[in-house]
This record gives sequence, C-alpha cells and structure tokens, in this order.
Amino acid sequence: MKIRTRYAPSPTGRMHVGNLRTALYEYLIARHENGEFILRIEDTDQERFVEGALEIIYNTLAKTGIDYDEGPDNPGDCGPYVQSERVAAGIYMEYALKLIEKGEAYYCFCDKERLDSLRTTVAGKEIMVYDKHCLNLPKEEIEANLAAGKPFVIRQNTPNEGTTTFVDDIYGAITVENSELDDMVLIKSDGYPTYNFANVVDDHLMGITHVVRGNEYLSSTPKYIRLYEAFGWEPPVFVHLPLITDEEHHKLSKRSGHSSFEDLVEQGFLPDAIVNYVSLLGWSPEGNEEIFSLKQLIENFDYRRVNKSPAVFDMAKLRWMNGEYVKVQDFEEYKKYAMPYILKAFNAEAPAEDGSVTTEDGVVLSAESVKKILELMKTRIEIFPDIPEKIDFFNRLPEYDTAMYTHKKMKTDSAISYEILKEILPVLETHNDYSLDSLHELIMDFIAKKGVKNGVVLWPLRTAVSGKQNTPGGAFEIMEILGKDESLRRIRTGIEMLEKAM
RNA sequence: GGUCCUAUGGUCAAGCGGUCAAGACACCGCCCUUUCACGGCGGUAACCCGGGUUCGAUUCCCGGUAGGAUCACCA
Repeated sequence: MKIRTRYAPSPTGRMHVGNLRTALYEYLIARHENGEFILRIEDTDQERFVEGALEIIYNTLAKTGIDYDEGPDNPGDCGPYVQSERVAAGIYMEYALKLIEKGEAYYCFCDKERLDSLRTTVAGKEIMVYDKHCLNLPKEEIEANLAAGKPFVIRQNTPNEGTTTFVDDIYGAITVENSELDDMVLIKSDGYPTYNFANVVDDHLMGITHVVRGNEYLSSTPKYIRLYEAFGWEPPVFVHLPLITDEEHHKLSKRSGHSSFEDLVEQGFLPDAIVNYVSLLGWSPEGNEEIFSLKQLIENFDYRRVNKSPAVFDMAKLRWMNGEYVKVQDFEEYKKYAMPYILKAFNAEAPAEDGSVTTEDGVVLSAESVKKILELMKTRIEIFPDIPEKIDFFNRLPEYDTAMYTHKKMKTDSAISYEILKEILPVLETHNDYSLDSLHELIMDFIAKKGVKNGVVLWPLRTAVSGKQNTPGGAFEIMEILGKDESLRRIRTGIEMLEKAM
C-alpha cells in the first residue's frame, strides 16, 4: 500500500516550529517510502482566519523545500483541498446526515445558556461535558425546530459504556473509557464542520493512510476512532509526535513569540538549518551524524525511530547548527545573506557602484576589502545579525582605554607598546604595498630584526588599528582592509593616547 | 479534578536484560595561533524513587513521585 500523508494547517497566522515539524515528518514519512504528500487547508473557523496566512503557509513550505503532490494550487483527484470549498460543496453535511440516519449522530438545539449551565470549573480550568439532552428528541419536535429555522448543531452519539482502544504507531495501544468521551459537535450552527469531523471525513475521502500529528491529539483520538467506526470506515495508521516545548517545558504556542519559522528567518536563521534542527526534535537517525539536508533526511527518516518524550527547543543548538550551515555555504549565497548586515555596520544603504563602501570616518573600503570582511566573518558567526557588532571598528575607531595595550601573555604593556609603535611607524610609512603578504613579510622582518616575540609587536599594532580587545582577523588582515592611510592614522592616534597616558 | 502521555547529564539524544551508559549543543581546560573564530585533543556532568520478575535490571511489570497534554460550536 502506498503511503499517503497530509499536512492540514489552518490559516491562522505564522507557522510555529511545532507545526513545521509536523509538516516535515508527514512529508518525510511519505517521501521516505515513495508515498504521496498532500496539502489541505483547514479553514473551518471563520473567526480565526488571518489575512495572508495562506501565503505564509505556501511560502514556508516553499522555503523549506517541502513540496506536495496535491494541494489547493495543485489539485489531484480528491479536491477541493480547501475545507471552506468543501463546505460549499455540501460534503460534510452529507456525511453528517448519514450518521444521523444511522443513529450515530443527532440534532442538538441547546442554546448557549443551557450549555453554559453545564460548565464547571475544576482546578482553575473550565470543563464541559454534554449531557445528551437532545439525543432523544421526538421526531416531530426536531422537524418543527428545523422548519422554524431554529439554530442547530449536529453531535456525535458516543456510547457511555464500554471502552475504545486504538493503536498508535509510536505510543502503542491506548484505551479510554467511552464515558470519558464527549458527544462532540460535528457540524457547527453556522453549518461549518468542526475540525474533528472535517478531519476524519477528509482523511478518509482523500485516502490518507497515516495520520501524523502532535500528541496533544492523543487523548481525543478515541473520538475519531468512534467516528470511523460509525461510518464503517477503516481507521488510518496513527502516528502521534512528541511535543516540542519551551525552556519552561510548556507546549510551544504562537504566543511564546520567537517560535515561528518566519520569526526565526527574520532573526537570521537559514531555512535549511531550521529544518535540520527541527527534524532532530523528537527523532534521531541511526548513526551519530546530525547535519542532514532535506534529501538526506528523506533517505534516513524512519518514523519508527520517533521518540515519545517531549523535547525542549534549544536556541543555542539551533544557533550552532546555523553556524555550521553558514560555514559551508557557497560564497555568493552567503554574501546575499551577509551583505545587508555588513552594510548595517557602516550605516550604509548600499555599496557604491564599484562595490566600495565608505565608513562613517570617511574611509573608502574597496570592493576587495568588503569581500575580505565577508570572508573574515564566514567562520565567525552563527547567525547573520552577529555581524555588525563584530566589525563596527572598521566603521569607526572606537574610544578605547590604553590599558588594553597591556597584555601579559603577549609580554607587552603601555610603555613597550609606545616604543614599538613609534619605532614601526616610519617603517610602515615608507611601505606602500598594504597587501596581506607584503605586510606580513615587512612586519615579520621587523620582528626578526628586533629579536622579540611576535606578540610584542603584533598586539599593540592590532590594538591600535582596531581599538578592540579582540577582533576577527589580526593586525595584518585589519591593516590590509583599512589601507595605508587609515592604518597609519590609527597608529598615530594610538601613539598620542599612550603619550598622554604616561 | 477526571483521563491520557512521558521520565537517561543543563538541553537534544543513543540504548531495546550483562556496556567503563554512545554522540551532539552548552560549559571548562589544553594545543594551534598576533587577539577572536575555525580546527584538533581532553574534561566535568545522567539512568526520578520504591517494590517485584530474573543469576543479573537503565532496559520488563506494578506502585509512587514529578512533569506535560487534554477535557470548546479552536484547531
């Protein structure tokens, strides 16, 4: 039997990582076995519908590379793929009526007040169990109510006795007392089906073989089973996924802020890294490898290795993983992502026509220099917004304390730095080739002649040209990027500062 | 509160009766090195508790405890 899974989001906003993980696993389960994966939009709640949410779903799927065989914009044989359109086609009402005929469902005319009177609050939580009040309404009364246009709802008729058992592929057999099961609403008073009902009807009609979803649905699954039984349908395989939680071990919700795919992208994470990280939340491969492309995930994803316990979403590990992706990113691709943040460091809108960027100190950094900065950053960031803070000293020489010239391990202090800087300044002034290699040769030669440790010269130099305790790259790299004039200017500034401090 | 689920280091997570209890992130050292980062090497750190079953339990069973989920005309 060919596996068919579906991702069935409701367009209510951004896609949080729990939903993304569900979509991903549904996709992987199908693709791993050459099955089919379809997209169905569950928009049965008109009130929660958010404008643009549909686009977010399409965009997210596109960015992550999760492609579907059938969907609203790519219909197959069991359309429509949007539930509101299926409502218009009368599909759900037709099936609800079938259930009424079989005595598996019934009209309910209870108003809000009566329903509210059934509510109780337990441990701060409101719970409600319907009392089957309308189950045995006389036929005439039902007809009369219907004829009078009285608002109604259709409820499932679940027995109060016995138990319902189903087998989840991850969690095993789960049994629930039928008395625990509520007579849930199938068709709402606005004529729309509830999620529960539409889900069962559509999954059956669309030939879904594996229902994959978060385990918050685990306890309501027996209700679904009853529905399948009421229809006389074969239930699908159920695969419930462990929850993804925040640091406080609570289910991730849209409210917890920075937890949607889009938020993460805005924070500078790469879609591939997000997918990779999320795939490891609740599943593990056979070996020790952790970096997987979507293609590799398809190859390796055996859903029987999905585990049962909830997983905390760890931003630190996501950051690390993103860094791994940045490091191996193709340079041009990397540049696309990194450039905006480089420009941000220089408070610039865009590079000049020749690719150069001008610092706020008025120094023109050539296109080559900009490229060198990009190269320097590639192994030093985890996410792109890390960039500006690391290279701000190129833009402006920061105010710094001369205490920075003292470094025990480098065997240098203010006095030594002053001497060294004064001594090397003329050497640098007469030198014109500020390329890395040339500078390296020149300065190493100077060091050799003086017979001192590298750090004695290099530390003061780097401090002077950067004004920072630590920098990406060293004195040579920085001077190459800054160029002769600015390098000398900064060194002279350093000398002045040291002079004053003495 | 009822019901359901879960329980290995701070986090992710191997393990599926006999292991010195993998690996990754984070953290801490060391090496490389002009600082930072990368890279390399090493380290700290875990089987929730109590009963069984068994020659032997992290692993199987039961109970407890803890955490979570769920109990809508939301999905």
